[in-house]
Formats: sequence, structure tokens, C-alpha cells
Amino acid sequence: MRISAKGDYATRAMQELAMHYNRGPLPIEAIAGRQQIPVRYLEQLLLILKRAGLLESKRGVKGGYYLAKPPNQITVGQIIRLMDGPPAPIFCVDPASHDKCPVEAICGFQSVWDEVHQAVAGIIDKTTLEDVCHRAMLKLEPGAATYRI
Amino acid sequence: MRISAKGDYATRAMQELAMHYNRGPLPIEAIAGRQQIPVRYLEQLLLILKRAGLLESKRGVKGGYYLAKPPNQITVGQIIRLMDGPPAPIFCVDPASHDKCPVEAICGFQSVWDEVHQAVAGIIDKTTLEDVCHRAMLKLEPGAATYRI
DNA sequence: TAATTCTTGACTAATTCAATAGAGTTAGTC
DNA sequence: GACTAACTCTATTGAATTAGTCAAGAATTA
Repeated sequence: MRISAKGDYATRAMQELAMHYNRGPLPIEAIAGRQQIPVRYLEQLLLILKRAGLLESKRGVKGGYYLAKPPNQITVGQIIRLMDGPPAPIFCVDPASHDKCPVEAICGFQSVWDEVHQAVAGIIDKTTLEDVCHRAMLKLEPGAATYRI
Repeated sequence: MRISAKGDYATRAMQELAMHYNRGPLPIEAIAGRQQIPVRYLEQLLLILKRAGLLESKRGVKGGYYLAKPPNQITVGQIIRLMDGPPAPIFCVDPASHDKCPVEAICGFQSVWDEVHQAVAGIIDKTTLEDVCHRAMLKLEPGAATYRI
């Protein structure tokens, strides 16, 4: 029932970029350093996020990555689905899976796992990077209600 | 975000035993056959369930496994926790983990993952084997409100 | 005692995951 | 226009986990 390191790294990198939103590109090294992620591994993840349209990048000196959209338009769900696939706890409730369950006719768990799937999806799809930045700022400055761009 | 084959097999085996509750021991082979689980693998899982006090067994002719408690006193959560551990999506919200998150102070995701954890736990801990049997029976005989022991 | 069934621990095979490596390409700057 | 910082892409490795197998043994019943 775990998200992968891939999903963990990607979400944290995106938080970092969200907190830097509108301040120009952020180099991979900077993200990796602050979030304690292996640089070479992070490269791959940022590429995936870029191809999916969540990030844009700029090469050369002063280059780096930046969000393609405002933080309130990117959800945790988008990132997790990209990295780990749908949050279905088992293939039989995964809309992306084409495998047929051999015991579907007698199994009482399908609806249970479907409830779990919907519950998780509900949370990660409603939570945006803006929300996440909020929560991070509240940790740093308890009492602050908003974060500054 | 998946449960393991171990968790899947174990829960289904328990449903099988629940549907057979009060009808005497059910041999491993019978469970494995009906639920399409590799016999040799299932052996191990049933032993774990037995050691945890969820099952009892009887050897020899007419032997097999049977529930140690009524189906309404065994939850899906108990089985899953036994096989896969707590339903925490990441170690930093797993009460059983002693690892310290290196970026805890700046991470906005801890509360998100905790919400997920609680949501999943809420579902699997409230769902009993009796509920699961119900759902299975509804599949077999649409319209039936209860299942027969 | 013979057939049946659970019990135990060791073992192997396969898969997945995380991470690394290296050779390139592009863009900005002096 | 050369230098350098930074992105791009593919391949490979190594470790860890997971799934599944095997063989020998112990208990129970007929």
C-alpha cells in the first residue's frame, strides 16, 4: 500500500518548484539538494513531468525547471498517477488494467477495494500544490495563513 | 499503492473460510481450488493467519482450517495488516516505522499522506468478513439480503 | 497401519525498483 | 564563437522484495 520512491521524490520536487513559482527556473541540483533526492534519478523524473505538460524547462546558464501552470492547477493526483499509475489497491478495480479476475464471480472484495480506490483518489485529486505549499508554510511559521510568492 | 498478492490471497482465503463458517474444517486444497491460489503458497499464509489467532486447524482426515472467531469479529484490516503491514502510503506516516524523514521540517505532504492512511484504515477496519460474504452473496443472487450459514 | 492433512524451514526464480553511467544536445554568456 | 552550465536520452546495474516451490516430518482418523 505504499507509494514508490518515484512518487515521493516527484511530489516533493514539485512542491519545491511550486514554492519557487514565478521566481524563474530552478536548477535540478537546487531541487535535489533541498529535497535530498539523488540528482541523476531526479533528472529522469523531471523529464517525465515535463513530457506530461506539468513542467517547462530552460537550458543554459540560469536555466532550470519551472511549473507550466499555477500551483493551484496541479494536483497531487496528477503527479502520483504519472509516477505510480492509478491509486487502485488491486488490478481488478484499476480502470487501466485489462486483466480479468479469475474469481470475480465469487469475490466479495471488489467493492471493498473500489471504496479504497475512490477514497484515495478523492484525497489526492482534490489536493493541489498550492494546498501543499500552505501546509509546508504552516510548519515553518505556525500561525501564518498564506504563503508569499 | 497496491496490496500484495499475499494480502489478496489471504483475504480471499478468509472469505472462503467465512462462507464455510460452522461447517467444519476446510482443507487447504479446497480453498486453493476455489480461489485459484497456488496451494504451496497458501500453506504459508494460512499458517501466519493461524499464528495470529484468526484461524484454527485440525490435522488428518476431515481436517483443515476454520475461523477462530465469527466472521463479524474479523476485519479486512486485521488480515491486511498481518500480510502487508499498516496501510500507510509512506514510512513517515507509518506508526510502525522508526525511520526519520530527512526533510520533515519543510515537507507539506505529511498531512496529505496521513489523510490517505486514515481513509484507507477507516475502510478496511470497519469491513468485516461478514460484510464481505454479504457482498459476495449479492453477486451470486442479486436481491438476496443475507447469506445462509 | 495406511491415508490424509497440516507444519516447518529452506530454497529458488522472477520481478521490480532505485540508482548510476555516459554520451550527447542546447542555450546563454563573455 | 568558444566555453560552460544545464537539459536529454538510453542503457545498464545492483539490490531488494516478492512470489512461488520443495522436501521431509508430525498429527489425526479410519
